[in-house]
Amino acid sequence: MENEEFLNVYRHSLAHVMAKAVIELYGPETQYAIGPQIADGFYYDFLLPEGKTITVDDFAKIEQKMHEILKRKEDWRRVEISKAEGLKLFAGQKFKIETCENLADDETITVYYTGDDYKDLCRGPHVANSKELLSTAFELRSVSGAYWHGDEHLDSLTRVYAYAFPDKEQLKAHKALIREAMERDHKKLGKELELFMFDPTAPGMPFWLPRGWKLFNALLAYWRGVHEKHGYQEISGPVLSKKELWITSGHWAHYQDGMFIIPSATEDDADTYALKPMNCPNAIKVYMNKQRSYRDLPIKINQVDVIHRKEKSGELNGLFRVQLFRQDDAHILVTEEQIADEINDIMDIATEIYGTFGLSYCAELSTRPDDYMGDINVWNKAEADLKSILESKYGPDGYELNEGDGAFYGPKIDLKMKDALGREWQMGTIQLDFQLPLNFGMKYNAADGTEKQPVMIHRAIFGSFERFIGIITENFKGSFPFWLSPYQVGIVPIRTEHNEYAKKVADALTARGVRVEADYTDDNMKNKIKRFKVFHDPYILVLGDKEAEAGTVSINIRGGKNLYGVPLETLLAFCDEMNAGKSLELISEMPE
RNA sequence: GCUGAUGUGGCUCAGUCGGUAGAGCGCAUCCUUGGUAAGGAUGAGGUCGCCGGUUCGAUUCCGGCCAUCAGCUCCA
Repeated sequence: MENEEFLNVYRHSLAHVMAKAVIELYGPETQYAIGPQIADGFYYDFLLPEGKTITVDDFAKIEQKMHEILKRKEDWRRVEISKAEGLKLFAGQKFKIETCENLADDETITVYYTGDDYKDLCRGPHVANSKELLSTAFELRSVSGAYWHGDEHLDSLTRVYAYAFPDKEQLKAHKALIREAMERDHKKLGKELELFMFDPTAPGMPFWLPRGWKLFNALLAYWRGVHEKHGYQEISGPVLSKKELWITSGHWAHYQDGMFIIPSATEDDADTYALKPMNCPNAIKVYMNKQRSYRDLPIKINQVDVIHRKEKSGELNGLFRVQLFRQDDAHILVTEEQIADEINDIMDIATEIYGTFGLSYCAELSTRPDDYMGDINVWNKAEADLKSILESKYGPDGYELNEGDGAFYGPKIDLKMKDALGREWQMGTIQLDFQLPLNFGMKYNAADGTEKQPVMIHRAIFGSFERFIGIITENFKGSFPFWLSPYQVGIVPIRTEHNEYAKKVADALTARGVRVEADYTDDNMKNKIKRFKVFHDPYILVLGDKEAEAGTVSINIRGGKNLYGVPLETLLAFCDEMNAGKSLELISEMPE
């Protein structure tokens, strides 16, 4: 496996070469931290000498230096030393020293030399001589900030990323792949398809344009249908609540930085309000609106109100990370005994919904952290339930386990998906919560006549409508399934004298609940077709003399194929079938 | 918040080594009345992200801010 070897050895070796190049260019005071190989190359983190920076303008210089180093054809030498020797050898290199110090006293350290002057703390393996790297292709990609150990309280380092491949062709192919991914970036498609926009007066708060809002509503209607079937009840509540509520919920103490706060206009601090960053308190208030019996549980409350979360600058990203959004949220109140059944039902909903879109995802379980709250027996039971559900659904190795990564108030399952650039985003989440019911004093009357506290399950399947629409836009490359398309049918009358027939067809479709747009202008036919194609309309009907006479339509199907002389009734049947079946593919054949 | 980059007509971009700007698409008007992704002609449209500084003069140089993008951290 030449490629496998390249990934493990060559990329990592090139990272050392880059570190060596940067040190030669920026001076021996340069502190080098770590430089692993990654999916398409490698990076290295540096703390540059005071006042020095690396910008894109320096890339050529660094690449040139790397090529120069490779041409020296130096030998790479692996040596094993003791921790004490390591501390001496890397004197002045704080990150290497820190790494050494964290090792046990009797541990053997491996060091790789590239030539006589560059050494790095590293397990290897590496190439034996730099000449092995001469045929490879690499290119510096970007520079960014990164924290030592990923901790924002520690040193802020300069991270230099590079692509690296076995040869020029593979590097070129990879860059073409990246360009292709950029083509289906939802931010680009969102603009082209007129789905949404942003304005600097409301950063990170999407404006849904007419076409995008049609799609949004189609998605919402689907979501409502599924939840109706599973016994959910939809509510809506205030987006603005008094500080008092957020103190009770714990948000004031733990989530204040994430909230938009409206200070009191008077001296009275009780008049301080905050926009809701989450829906849970609304659901709790509704639950507590009347007495609840164990016979009522589980109570499943879903809601899609707008929520606002204040993000740190630099964290916003199209629809993936916004400050105003709608979660496809639900809060389920259950008895401890009902947890397993309810989680199973939620997983079924997730399977059904993701299946409708043909999306692949990965599940992660996060378990009890050290600073957990509540009864350990309840935790243990809940975690065991979650594990067995995940195992039966995905197999023992079919999900990821993040030991100790759960919230202090309960364990959770996250469902993640990838965007066009391969970045992972959390979509669905299922969180058990033993804390909020306590904070608010939620109760139900149990069968034995005592009052008991319900367990709350927070869950979302899309995650947020905004993020989910971003993901599916990239997944479908802007060509949404028929049932979801902003407009499902575009109508092109060939000449204005065909407008009358076109209107008849449009009315028939509209009456069947199909979203139709028609171009009745006297522009020429090709232009009209083009305009609808730019919007990726699934079906474009071309209507002229032949169609008007026969009462048929000609369908230009997205993707290129045409169907001529289709009876209007057949078209209506196609539309019904695709809407009802939520088909991913367009019907493109006449029935037998 | 951190590192780097970007911001020029509605859109995609060029350009000015400092003398207030161009193209294509789109739009408007007219001609063309068309059979499946761009018919032709003419025209309108920009205080070159915002605020300061340097300069006789700044869209261009410098600084600050805002927004956006790639990454880090965080997150739905």
